[in-house]
Amino acid sequence: MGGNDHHNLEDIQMKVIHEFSKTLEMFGLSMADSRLFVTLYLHPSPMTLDEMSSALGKSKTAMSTGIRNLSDQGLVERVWKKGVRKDLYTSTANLYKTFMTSYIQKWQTAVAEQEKELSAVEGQMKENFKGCVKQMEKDEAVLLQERMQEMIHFHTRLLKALQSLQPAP
Amino acid sequence: MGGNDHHNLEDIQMKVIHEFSKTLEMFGLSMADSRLFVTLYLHPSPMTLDEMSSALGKSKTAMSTGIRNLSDQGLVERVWKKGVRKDLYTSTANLYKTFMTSYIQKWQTAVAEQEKELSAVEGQMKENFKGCVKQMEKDEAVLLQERMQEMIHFHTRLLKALQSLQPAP
DNA sequence: AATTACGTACAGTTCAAACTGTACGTAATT
DNA sequence: AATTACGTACAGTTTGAACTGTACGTAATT
Repeated sequence: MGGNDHHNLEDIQMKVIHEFSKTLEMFGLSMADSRLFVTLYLHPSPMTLDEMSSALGKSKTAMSTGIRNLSDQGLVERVWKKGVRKDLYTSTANLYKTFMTSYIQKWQTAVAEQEKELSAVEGQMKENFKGCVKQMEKDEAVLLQERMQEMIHFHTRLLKALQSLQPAP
Repeated sequence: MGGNDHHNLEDIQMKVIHEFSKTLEMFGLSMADSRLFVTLYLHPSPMTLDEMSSALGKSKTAMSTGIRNLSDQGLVERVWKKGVRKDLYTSTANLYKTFMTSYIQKWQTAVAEQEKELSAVEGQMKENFKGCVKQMEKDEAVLLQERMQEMIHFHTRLLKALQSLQPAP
């Protein structure tokens, strides 16, 4: 058979971490951050930086920055436990909702921003090229304007599509 | 005012290329490939490698590999014109549909693949850990199995969501 | 048949992201 | 108050992607 038989828990966990990370990578996370997330997700209890470090075989510094990334995106939470000095982190509950919401949010913000920029430029164009002298430049300007309307329309449709993806509350 | 006033066509084109490329980057293209695509998209006629090269100020080799990437994803088409020796390329028509279809396709393939992998591993687990000795390992295995079901469910929902995004024909 | 024009394979370079180890500031423990 | 434990800022290193220029194979032109 192929090389994909895994016999102990450790092996299986690693395989699972790797596979699922590939999916999360599609949500814009780096492979490193994805793996960190999945590690937390599969761990029965919140973890310290040192635990993550030895679980993944990377430096504590790497864990620290990784956690910050995940935290910024709301994918990971800090947990308090009485008597424990170290910081503890878990993956947020509700995998699907968390990821979809976070991802869609990111897209919406970015797409809206870019639509704004393009619309602004479109406005400028109208002003600047009203009385264009050379025929050739005029033609080009007309095409550009057409394309820009298409691009803006593209963004509008994107936003609508994103809205429809919003997971139910 | 801010530094965002653009007075000639060249400036505006560059700004538009840059902004729209940021959107396309979210579809998994590199910034370089995005810019190449948008350049084609804004150009009134199909372009040769040399034209792209001078339009973007990059080497012809870079254009060649960029075009291949875009071509692989069905975002760009080769065009024949009588009497012209050089290869000519255009962006495919129907911006929104092209990108959505290509992107969704990519996701579907990847997600389905990873779901398959995870399901396979789940099968293996059931076999290997039926009669698990130590209690601790057993608990871990149970958790892992639970999580894996969640992950697989995650993929299933993703596929459904992707399906709903499919642009109308 | 010889030459020219074209696209791309390949080796080398540049630059940014990921990572490591050390150093430091702060909070807990003694 | 002194010491220890912790998280992170920072500088340096490694790794991979983007890019360049050269070299080569193939097809068109002469």
